[in-house]
Amino acid sequence: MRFSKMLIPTLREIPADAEAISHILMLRAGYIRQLAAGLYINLPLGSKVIEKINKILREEMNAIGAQEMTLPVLHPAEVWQETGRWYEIGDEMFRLKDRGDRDMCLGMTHEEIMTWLAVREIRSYRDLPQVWYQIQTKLRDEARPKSGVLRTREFLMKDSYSFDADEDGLERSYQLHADAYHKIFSRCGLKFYMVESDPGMMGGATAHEFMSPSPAGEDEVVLCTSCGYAANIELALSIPKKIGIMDWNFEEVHTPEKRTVEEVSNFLKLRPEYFIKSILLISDNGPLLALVRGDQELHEKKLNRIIGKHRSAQKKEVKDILGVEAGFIGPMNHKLRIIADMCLKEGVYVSGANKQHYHAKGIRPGKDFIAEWHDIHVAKEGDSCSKCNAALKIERVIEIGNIFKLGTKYSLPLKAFYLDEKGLEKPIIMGSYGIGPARIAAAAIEQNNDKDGIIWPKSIAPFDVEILPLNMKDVKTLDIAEKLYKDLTEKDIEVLMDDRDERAGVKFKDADLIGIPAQIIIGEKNIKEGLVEIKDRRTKEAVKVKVEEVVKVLC
RNA sequence: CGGGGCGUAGCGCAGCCUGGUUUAGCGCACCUGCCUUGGGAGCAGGGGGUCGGAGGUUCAAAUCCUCUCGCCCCGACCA
Repeated sequence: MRFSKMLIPTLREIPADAEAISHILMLRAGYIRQLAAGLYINLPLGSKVIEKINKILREEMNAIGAQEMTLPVLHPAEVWQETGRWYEIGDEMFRLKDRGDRDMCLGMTHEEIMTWLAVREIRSYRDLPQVWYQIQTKLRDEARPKSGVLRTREFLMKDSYSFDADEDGLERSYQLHADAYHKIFSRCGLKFYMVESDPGMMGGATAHEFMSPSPAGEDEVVLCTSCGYAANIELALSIPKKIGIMDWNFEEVHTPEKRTVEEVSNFLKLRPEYFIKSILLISDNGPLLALVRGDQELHEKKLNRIIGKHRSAQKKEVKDILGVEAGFIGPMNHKLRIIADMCLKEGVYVSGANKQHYHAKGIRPGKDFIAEWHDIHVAKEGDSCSKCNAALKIERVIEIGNIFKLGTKYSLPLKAFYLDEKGLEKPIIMGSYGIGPARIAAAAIEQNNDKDGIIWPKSIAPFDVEILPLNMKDVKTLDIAEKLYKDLTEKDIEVLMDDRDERAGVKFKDADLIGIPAQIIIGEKNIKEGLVEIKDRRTKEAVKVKVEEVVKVLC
């Protein structure tokens, strides 16, 4: 491809609206343009990258026997109503009516539709297993689109669905996907982790996410470098660092106007880990107390799994229910249900005395209060691994893929049954597996860039090589450029030739920005000796090569 | 949805507080010509603006007031 024939609108300045590195570089290097919040146009270069990624996706999906198909983006409401998601999902679903006033929605994922198809086409155990996939647009009315292409309202997704006769079959399909995903992300040149994740509203028991490290990510994962434990922070277990057990006797201490752990901790000259934070929550079954150690944060999602829906109490409710102001609540002498973090089981602590301007010192769990013990704290860097006790590490990541065991969550309500060998009707056991190609591209940029621009991994670069004829008015330069362009193209190397009548500096800057892995620089001085330079975008190292040998060197 | 910020030429910004002196300005980009060709050159000339929109205050509004739309960031949410 000739640069002059391709729309590559590079920007010299940093667009004011972009913050994430991948976002800035995709805009500056002419890969994308924004239409509206969370809606992006893929320019020619951007499309080429997505196509490269999709090709890898197809190869690896096909390799595990998955079959590609395409499904509508516009769905009738009925099928979503049958699984209940029409009602469970809120504003995030784009809904509309057709001319006949029928309720419709835009597909945010395709479990319903794939299962609808399975209902009609799978009848016998002989038809199983099946893995169906598509690479298709999804639409979600995101509350907050952000970070360029990382969180958009319309995005491409490779989504596959497995249909098996039993749990063993699902396990095989799940494992096949996990393996394929490892290959896909490795081939795309990404650093990534497979971590345990919260199945959430997708249903089912087991789920993993593929996470690619980047400060632009929205998630955090907890990693153990010793035993390999890896989990999304939303469910990661950890053992907080142990503290010494004090031999305080129970006493009430005057702590005037000292409410937060930080204030009391400074006032009493005691580290926060010797405190118990007592938090009043209102659940559907009434008020309860949650206790975490002073140096910890209460983990809403973990607690949610134990007590269901809840919210924090308002100031007035605290007063009404506990008879004391927030800031002086302690776990003693309540009739409320108490959920406490595991690590509080041992030790002697300080907490509110349930009395204005007083805290209680010498609180002994089990003696001064009774609680249900659970891991309800947010894992922290330096906590110990719950499996092997080694120190845990926390990393910010981009979710680039996920795999879910759905079980019968969709096959039961939609009646996707098959007949087994004995003629018994059984529900199909399903799995669902997603990958976001745009997030792969963004993660690749996040992990591979320098001050000059993008440095694409070879496998997903829009072109393999960029030719830079520095002086377009020099006939010899042109001759060599054209010859190399032709020779390389014939060898199936994808070449971008910067044939614009621009100064050398402009071509160098744009080439670095765009990030094609190899550059062939054709300058007049080197030509006199029959040489051109081949430069590595990543290392910036250039080697002089005879014109005739360029093809050989690059192949 | 809560909090914050920003909308002035294709991009990046100044002007706004303290209304008039601006025919709304600067850099880059763009067009024409000359010149130049190894890291975003130089000179000369030129085109491009409903100052996000609506309403209001005023003799006079980019500037003050009200409403509204859009975009970004933090949080909540994220099937």
